[in-house]
This record gives sequence, structure tokens and C-alpha cells, in this order.
Amino acid sequence: MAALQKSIDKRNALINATIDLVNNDGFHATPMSKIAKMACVSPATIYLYFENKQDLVNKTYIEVKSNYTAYAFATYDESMSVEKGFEVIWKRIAEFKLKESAHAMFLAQCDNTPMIDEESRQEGIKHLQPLLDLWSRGKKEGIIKPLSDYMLYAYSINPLSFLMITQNRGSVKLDAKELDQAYDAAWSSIKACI
Amino acid sequence: MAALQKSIDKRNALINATIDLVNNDGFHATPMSKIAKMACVSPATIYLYFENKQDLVNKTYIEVKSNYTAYAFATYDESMSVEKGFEVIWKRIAEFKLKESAHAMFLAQCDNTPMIDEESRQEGIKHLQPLLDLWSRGKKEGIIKPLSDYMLYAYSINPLSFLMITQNRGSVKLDAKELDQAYDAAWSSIKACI
DNA sequence: TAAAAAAGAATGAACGTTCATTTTCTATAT
DNA sequence: ATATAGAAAATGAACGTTCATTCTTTTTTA
Repeated sequence: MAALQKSIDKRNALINATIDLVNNDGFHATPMSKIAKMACVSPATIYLYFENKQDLVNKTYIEVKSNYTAYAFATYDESMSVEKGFEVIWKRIAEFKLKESAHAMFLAQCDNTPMIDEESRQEGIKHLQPLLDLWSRGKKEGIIKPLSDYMLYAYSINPLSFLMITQNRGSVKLDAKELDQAYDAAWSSIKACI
Repeated sequence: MAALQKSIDKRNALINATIDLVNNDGFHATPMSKIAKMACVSPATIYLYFENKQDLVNKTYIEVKSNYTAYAFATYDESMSVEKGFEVIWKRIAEFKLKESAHAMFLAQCDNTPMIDEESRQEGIKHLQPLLDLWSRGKKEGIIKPLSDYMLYAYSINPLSFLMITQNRGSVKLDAKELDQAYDAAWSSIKACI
């Protein structure tokens, strides 16, 4: 076996334990000792892989965020029409949020609290570029309302976070029918009226 | 002066300090000693007004939430048409989120983390009833899409939280023109197509 | 066998909460 | 009006616990 000196498995175990525990208890209510125990590792070992607790959570954020965006854009291709491209990306995002809900919940918590360094947050935003490019194209073609990216995001993507959180709390179940409705509402809110 | 035995001023100071500090540092990174200092009170005094830290934050949540909904419905009247009623409520909510942004940020953090007891969260939801009643009326009249309340909320109200958070981070400034656009997008996403 | 990785125990700081005491308030007696 | 006693409110210091991190030693790897 090729020799990575420090084991990637251990790093992954630490990242996964962090996601799990922070989701259930919140960042500051999650002690390093508990993360270590869940990852089957000594507390001291964490410090061989990460500088400190803040670094651990920052790195976890960036890793989860980049998995998320990789998933979102995996089936998208710039040659698609704006409408088709948006549908493809939107549905992948929805799939990720509903299927990988632990990861998505972790991102939601990071995005809504002062838990993550500003620098790591900025780093995470960069990954959304292909969607912003698609919108820019759509605005040029007059297919998408001439709104800022923040506004488009707020109405077409962010509602999925809310729906995911309420689904995770058990208040609601999103099946295929409701996903279609959600897509409809998302597209209605940003498509240019003809 | 009429004699409230414990001073309401002190209680308010504690609630306000909690909002401020939790907004900036997060719940668990906010020590009772710091809350006490900001409220110009001894740490021990907090325990005359609240059972413990969790009780303090639960009560703060409920208080802020009920101020929020009181504001939201203050100019609404059940005799209004569905479209007008929605516009009135939406604009009041927007006003609250943008003007009382510290309070709104606090609510957003409570709603997206495990910081609040489930019981207090449920208590907070009750206050939205007038909006749910309005939607129910709108669905009967065929003016509003036949979607669940969660879905309607996700697309017409929740985006305001996202916009408020990004505005508070300084990424964007919402002026009158953008508010009108946001209202348009909200209404587009839930009004029944004719 | 030497260097890297991992471990458990130890450390010092910080926290929520309580305790013993002091200060403030109020109702009554003068 | 004033003095005062008893109760309520408020306090600063102290307690016990928990936490992130480090230190020293042991185990694994090449």
C-alpha cells in the first residue's frame, strides 16, 4: 500500500464525527474529547491532523461545501440551454439536500451562525461560480429576471435549505410531487415574464 | 411609583445583552459573566430572573418572536383581500427584518441551530397563525397555489431571512427598488397562474 | 533501529452556578 | 415626617466541573 504517512481514514473519521456531533449539539457544545471518541482516536491525535478546534471545523466546512458543489454541477454542461441548465442544477441540489441531509444540515448551521471564519466562508462561496455564470447568461438572453445573484439565490435555491431543515425536524415529508411543486415555485420566481 | 419587585429594566437589559452577544459570538461562546457585565448586573443576579442559561435563551427567543409577529400583523386586517393582505404582511415582515436586524438575526440563528428547546420553538410557531389563515383563504379562492404552508413559507417569506443575513454581512444593500423586486419574486412564486 | 504516529494522563483556564453577605426597599410605629 | 426592622434583591467571591490543548511515553512503521 502506498504510504500516506498520516492515515486518510483517520482524517475522514474525524470530519464525519465533527459533522454528526455539531449537527446534534452545536459547535461549542461539542467537546474535542467526544469527537475523538466517536472517531476512535485519542484527543491528542486530532492535533496531528488539525491545528485546533476552529481549524477542524473550518476544514470540515470547506470539505463538505466542495462535495456539495461538485455534486450540484456533476451533470451540468455549459452547452445546455439556460432553462434546462437551471433545472438540472436545481434538481441535483435538491437531491443532495434531501439525500445527504446530514451534510446539508451542517452547511446550513455554518451559514447561519458565527461558527466559521469569514475566510473559510468566502472560500466556500467561490464554488458556486458555474451557477452564477448560468444566471448571467440567462439575464443576457432575457430569460431570467434582471436581479442580483443574491436575489436569485434567495428565491430559487435558498428555499430548499428551509424545506430540508423542516423535513429533518419531521414537520414535513418531501416526495416527488412536492419537489416538482418546489421546482415550479423556484422557476416562477426568477424567470422573466414574457 | 408602582412597585414591581424585580425591575423590568434589568430583565430587559439581560434580554438585550443576550441578543447582542449571541448574535456576535454564538450561544455557547457567550458566557453568563459577559451577559451580566453588558447588562451592568452581577452574574448571580441573572439567576433571580431566569432559571439558568438555557431558560434565559428560551425566554429571549419567545420574547423576540412575539415582538416580531406583533409587528408583522399590526397593520393587517382580515377584511382585506388576499392579495392586499399578503402584501401588507410581507412588507411589514420585510421592514422588521431590515430595520430590527439584530432581533431578526437572533431569530435566524435560533431557527437554524439546536440552541433552543423544541418546546420553545413550537411556542414560537403558533404566533404565525394569521398568515396561515390568510393562505388558507387564498387557496380556497384559487388565488394562491395549492401548496402546503411550509412550501408557501419557504418561497415567499424565508428568502427575506437570507437577504437579511447577507445584508448584515455587508455583501448587499437592500433599498426600495430591490425590496419591490423581492416582493415581486415572492408573490410570483405563490400566486396561482391564471 | 530510528523516526513518525498515536496514546493517555496532565494542565491551566474558563465556565455555569451557588453561597454567604451586603444593600435596598417598604411597611409600620412613633 | 422619621426611624427602624424585616424582607427582598443584588452582589462578589468561590466551587466544582469541563474543556482545549500539551507533555511524556509507548507503539507502529519503514
